[in-house]
Amino acid sequence: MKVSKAQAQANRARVVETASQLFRERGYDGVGVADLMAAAGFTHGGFYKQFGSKTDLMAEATACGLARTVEQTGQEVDPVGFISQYLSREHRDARGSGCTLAALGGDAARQPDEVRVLFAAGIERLVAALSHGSASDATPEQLRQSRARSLHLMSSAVGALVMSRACPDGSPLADEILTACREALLSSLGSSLAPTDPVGPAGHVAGRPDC
Amino acid sequence: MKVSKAQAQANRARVVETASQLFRERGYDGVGVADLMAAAGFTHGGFYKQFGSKTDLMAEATACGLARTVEQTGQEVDPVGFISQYLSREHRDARGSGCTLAALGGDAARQPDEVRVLFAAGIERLVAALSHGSASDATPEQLRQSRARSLHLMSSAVGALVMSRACPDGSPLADEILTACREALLSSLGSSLAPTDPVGPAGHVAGRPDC
DNA sequence: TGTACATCAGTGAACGCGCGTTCACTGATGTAC
DNA sequence: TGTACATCAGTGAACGCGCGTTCACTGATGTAC
Repeated sequence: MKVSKAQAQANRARVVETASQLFRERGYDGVGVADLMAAAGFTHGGFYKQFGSKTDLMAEATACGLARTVEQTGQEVDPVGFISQYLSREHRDARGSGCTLAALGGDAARQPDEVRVLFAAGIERLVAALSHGSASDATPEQLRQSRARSLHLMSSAVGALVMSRACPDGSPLADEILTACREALLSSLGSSLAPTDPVGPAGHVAGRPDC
Repeated sequence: MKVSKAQAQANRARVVETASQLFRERGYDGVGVADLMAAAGFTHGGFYKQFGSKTDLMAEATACGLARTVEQTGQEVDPVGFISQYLSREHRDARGSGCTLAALGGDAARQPDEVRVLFAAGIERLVAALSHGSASDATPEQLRQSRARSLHLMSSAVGALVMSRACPDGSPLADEILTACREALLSSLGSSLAPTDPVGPAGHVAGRPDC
């Protein structure tokens, strides 16, 4: 049963989106081609009409997920908002729709350069998004410092999420890691808004069906 | 060909050590039972004489690796030494003998509670090791702050290593992440020893054959 | 201390299963006339 | 505009392969006499 070209393109996009989410939840090795196609509503045989190999899809899904992370981060008006949302329980517990860097960064180290190049590009774009407050009349030294600050902020946030997720579900330590890092980062940002709620309201991590 | 009880026990320990290293290098899913036994110098058939299942070995190897990480961290006299060593290129490039938290923390989130409990315990012991400077006459509030500081320090360090490893080998960004986080953490520790070497000498991450 | 025998760590072939991938087939789409 | 036909997205069975696991076997260890 053939399908219109527009429909085929939409179906392909749905597979990439589904893959991006499932890879974040279960890792690259934890999702098979058949699983993935079934989750997207298809049978597995059609996979190779759309993608050259599972590796190709891994790269495409990673790029898609990183793009979504960058997009969501760019919506945050300031680093304070970013940290509050990023280090919330909601984000930690929503692996499939959350930050690709935190969900797959550890796996990326074992992937071919094809995939790692995408992670490096994603990090660069996140740094840019987090530094967009820096005025264009900043000196080179100010830009260097702003960039270094953004890299450190991202590292802390990614590390806290990874460590919190490595603890058993619902363990006090998992929440304590988020709280400690959140307060430390917020206070280092010079914010006096230290919230009373231990982990925070955080808004929604994923506003859309998600990619 | 049977072997003496002492030899059998030593052989078993060698399998656990080898597994700990290979899992850190390639992830839990990236190492098969046959690979692992061959790397330890055996054939795969004997595996089930020593371990109940691959999952059992995963837990044991994780505990072993975390214990080694805690032990190495405990040897550092202060957080400055810890950071300099942890965020060195040498540590980043030696996955198999480096920190288990950074190498497998991302994978841990997808493992059964049996494994995640071990990670939580490892984090607790690392916090204790990093906070050993805190005097016993500290107030509860001082202890709370010291603990929060250690958690934040660990999160930043783990995140920086994960992000640096996610970039392609030899990319400038990979080194920049280490440098930025190292300098930020050292200066937040109030150290005036900011080193001139961009990434640092770092000593040896793994002094021993390693577990 | 010497001998006969049970034990069991390690070997290597074999198992079933799930994976990534291939392929003959279907039938609606989209094009040529 | 209507008709005949080529295209190709999606189906579902099948493939080879590597995985975790099992098992009959070996032969040095360690024990009972």
